[in-house]
Amino acid sequence: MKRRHTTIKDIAKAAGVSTATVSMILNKKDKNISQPTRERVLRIAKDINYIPNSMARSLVTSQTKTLGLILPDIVNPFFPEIARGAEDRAREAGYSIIICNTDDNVDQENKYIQMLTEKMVDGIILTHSANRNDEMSGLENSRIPIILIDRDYDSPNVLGKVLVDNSRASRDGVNYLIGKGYRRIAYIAGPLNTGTARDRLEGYRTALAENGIDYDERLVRVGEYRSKWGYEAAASLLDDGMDFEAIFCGNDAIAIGAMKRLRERGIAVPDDIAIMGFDDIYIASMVDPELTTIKQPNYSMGYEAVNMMIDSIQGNKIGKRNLILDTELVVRKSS
Amino acid sequence: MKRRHTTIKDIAKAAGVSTATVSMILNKKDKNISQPTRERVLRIAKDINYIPNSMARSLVTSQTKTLGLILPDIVNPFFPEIARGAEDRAREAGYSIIICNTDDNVDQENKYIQMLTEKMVDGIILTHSANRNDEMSGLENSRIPIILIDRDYDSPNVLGKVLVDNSRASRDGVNYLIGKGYRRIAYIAGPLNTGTARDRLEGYRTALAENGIDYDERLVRVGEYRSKWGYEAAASLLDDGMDFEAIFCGNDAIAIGAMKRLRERGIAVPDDIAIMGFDDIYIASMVDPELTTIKQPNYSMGYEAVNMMIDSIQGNKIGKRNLILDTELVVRKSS
DNA sequence: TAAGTGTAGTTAAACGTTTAACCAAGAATG
DNA sequence: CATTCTTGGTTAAACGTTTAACTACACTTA
Repeated sequence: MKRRHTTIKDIAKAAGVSTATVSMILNKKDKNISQPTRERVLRIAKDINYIPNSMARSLVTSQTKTLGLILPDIVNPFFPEIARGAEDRAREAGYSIIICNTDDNVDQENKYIQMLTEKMVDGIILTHSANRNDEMSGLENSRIPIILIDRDYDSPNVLGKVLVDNSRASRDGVNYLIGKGYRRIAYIAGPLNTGTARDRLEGYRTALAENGIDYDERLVRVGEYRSKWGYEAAASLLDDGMDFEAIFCGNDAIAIGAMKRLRERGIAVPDDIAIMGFDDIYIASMVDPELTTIKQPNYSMGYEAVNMMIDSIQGNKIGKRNLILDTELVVRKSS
Repeated sequence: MKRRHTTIKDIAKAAGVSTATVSMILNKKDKNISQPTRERVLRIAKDINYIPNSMARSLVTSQTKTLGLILPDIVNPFFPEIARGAEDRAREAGYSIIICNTDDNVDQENKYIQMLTEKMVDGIILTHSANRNDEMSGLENSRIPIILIDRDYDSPNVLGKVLVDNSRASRDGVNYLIGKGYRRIAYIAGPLNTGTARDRLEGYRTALAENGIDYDERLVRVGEYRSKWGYEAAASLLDDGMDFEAIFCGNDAIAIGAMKRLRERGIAVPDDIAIMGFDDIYIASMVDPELTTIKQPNYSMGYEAVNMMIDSIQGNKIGKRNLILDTELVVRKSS
């Protein structure tokens, strides 16, 4: 029941001009079209409720005005703001966004890259899978420009990156704790196969070193970026009988899990043990006590990544560019 | 620097056959193509790393294998699961999803519908704006099939709906509270210009009536679906000196705001006052005490909506169809 | 008056597929 | 032997735009 659309031809016929003329008018490349003709064509276009077919346009211009956004999981509270920032900038520039969830699965990521390539998106914003192995087939095969976000990686057709300095942010956070008088600070890390977790751990060590505090690996636990892990790790720290005054957590989810465990053990936060998170997800201000954390500029990351993409598409040849966004210490009640 | 792609023509030339032959083989409509030819073509396609151009394909088939998903705000924790469910079903069926945030703004919604129409998406999944006025221009103008989700509305080219029975769910929730022995139950509602808020309020009244409890409007506050509103409304209830044992909240965000206020006032949940939410967003199990609530099947809503869409696209003419999904009482610590 | 410059368009190719209609030759059938 | 089927393809149109190259005419300008 293929319902025919009204096309540029219908307009041309009705207006008694060629399709080229119509096309030019509709695209405002109409410096030498007479005013009466212009008005007539525009009028008719409106009357018959003409809607341009962007498939046809894309086919000739090889631009789809569409971008792909690949991220691990939109349900993870870290990502919606990124998506929103990306979508907002895209809309401003007349682009739209196709969203893809990889669950940190490399195969899935490669399939998506392939699919987006077929759909001829003009660019891909990629939070690349934590578990990337060395092959990288998808990334390297694609001829579509890629902007990396949040997680670093090197590849030829990556034409820009939007990141934060995790090491520095983490160092600042730990320094804040030290400034408050805490000396024995435990650390519950995320998975060390991610660059972010490695960098944050490094920042922790740097801050300790700067303050003449010895690094004690018995105060460190390495696991996942999940609240369940925070819940387990906190128990492990407590059960080891280690003595510490604060816990710095690899992200907010971990911190929230850890706080839950402390509460169950009757340990007061921050009076007995202070807690600090990382990310400033939506929940951080809603838990009790409200979580002190380091705010990642997620919205901006999305926004700036798309901005960079569009800049580059529009030919402002920028060469490879990196953008390091600032994090922000958010002091609340938990430390 | 228009980099040329490898096309079906390149394959055809290399294999010494016509493009039609190649197309048929690649689309597996190749019952009368000889095995040697088939293999040769497939081989070459792989060798030159051929990637089909779906613009060209869409132009002739008038199918883009793309769906639009319009929702108020992906950052609102209610929506990511819907988006994920939608994307998962879409991927299974070889579709992809363009995401659009309206901020409950009708103009924005109409612009998106227009844009998705130009992009020739095969269908739109729409959580329509709460503030829809009567004109509906966007919705009615579009010739693209629409499936409504979460919020009800009637329009000719809506070909299906996926909803929950908010009134019933809310009734069940209040009945649960009554079953636990609470009689004086306050209600903090969302905005009554949304159908969901109206239905939930109705369910509350029904449950009271069923149990011979008088409806007391002094125990009811009407506002927004935000934690800030819960925070304010709880104060208002307390300050009015009303005496009540439980608060049923229009959604989890409200409940969390209300709990925060109670905590500040030194009121214990659930011992002094019980709290119940609605939605079961991600945070609900992380706050303290964990929130008793009514789980909406968000993932399923997204999943089923896309499923219905695809069914209908694939010609299984289903006529107008409604799907009412079940909610689930999730008992935790707050009541 | 010859050449040039605007103005207001038109023509036709191109983008990369899909697909209906056609064709040729050999095999099967009556 | 004439006809019909089957196998293995080919041809060419179509999808709806954009755009470079062209035309035709009127008006300047030197």
